[in-house]
Amino acid sequence: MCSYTGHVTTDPKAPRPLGELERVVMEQLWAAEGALTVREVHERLSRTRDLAYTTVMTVLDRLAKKKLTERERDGKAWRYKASAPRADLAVDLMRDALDQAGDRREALVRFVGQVSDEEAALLREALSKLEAREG
Amino acid sequence: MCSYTGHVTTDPKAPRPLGELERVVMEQLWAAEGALTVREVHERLSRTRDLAYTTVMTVLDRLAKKKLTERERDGKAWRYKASAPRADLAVDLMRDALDQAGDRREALVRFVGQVSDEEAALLREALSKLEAREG
DNA sequence: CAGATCTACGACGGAATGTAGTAGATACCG
DNA sequence: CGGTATCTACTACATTCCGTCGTAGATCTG
Repeated sequence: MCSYTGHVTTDPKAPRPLGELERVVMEQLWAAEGALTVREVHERLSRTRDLAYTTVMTVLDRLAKKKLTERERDGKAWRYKASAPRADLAVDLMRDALDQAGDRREALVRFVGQVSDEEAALLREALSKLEAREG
Repeated sequence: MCSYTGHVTTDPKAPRPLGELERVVMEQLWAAEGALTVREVHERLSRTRDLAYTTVMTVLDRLAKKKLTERERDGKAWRYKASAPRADLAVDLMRDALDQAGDRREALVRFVGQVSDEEAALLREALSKLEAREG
């Protein structure tokens, strides 16, 4: 029992959740088959929002700097794709959140406690698979 | 199979994670027995950081505005306490994160997949309790 | 060459955060 | 009683993040 007061100083690099626009942009990428050009993303977003072409470009660029997207040349244009599946992003955030709970057990219990029945079932399922795989 | 592309437009009120200073302040409150005065929090933080008294006051005040702390009078001073257990905050963030995963199943599976053995055990435990209680 | 396309960069405004100073009320000491 | 300490309430300022664009310049294409 060390009396150290914690100070586990959570990861300073905790990935903040995406901004609103960043999120809808990522959603386009996740929903797309392959990598998209700025223009393509812009077009798709135009169905619901009225954004300048450069706005989309800026966002895509910032996302790339944050390593959330990757881009490859296609002629003079760039093609962007999400660098990780949508679920992975979510999981990262979940982990960070969990890491901030002083007491993991407590947090997990509460988490499970407020999850829907269906989600609980999914969790059980996932856990059994895990057990099967890892013994 | 509905082809609805999602657009579940995540809760606009998604509680952003706490800032660095806000977090250490909350940690003091969570670690404390009862409610603390600004001075008390300031003193405790002084062991590791050199902050102005008013800085701590400001943070505590902002946290109160965000409903993360509650305060009650004690003479001319205020006493602050966390309005929710630390684990609850973490769980809220976990939920928000999960809500952003397009596919909950997928996210939960991956989450479980990257959780430590101990955490997996805790999850199983929590799930059985749940099962026992809810049938 | 003129127009359409793209990218690179820089900008601006608003919100959140870290950080602190000042003013004013009050309370306690000698 | 007057000075000093203690608190709160407000205001302020720098940074960083994000939403949003505009402009300049390179390129491609007819």
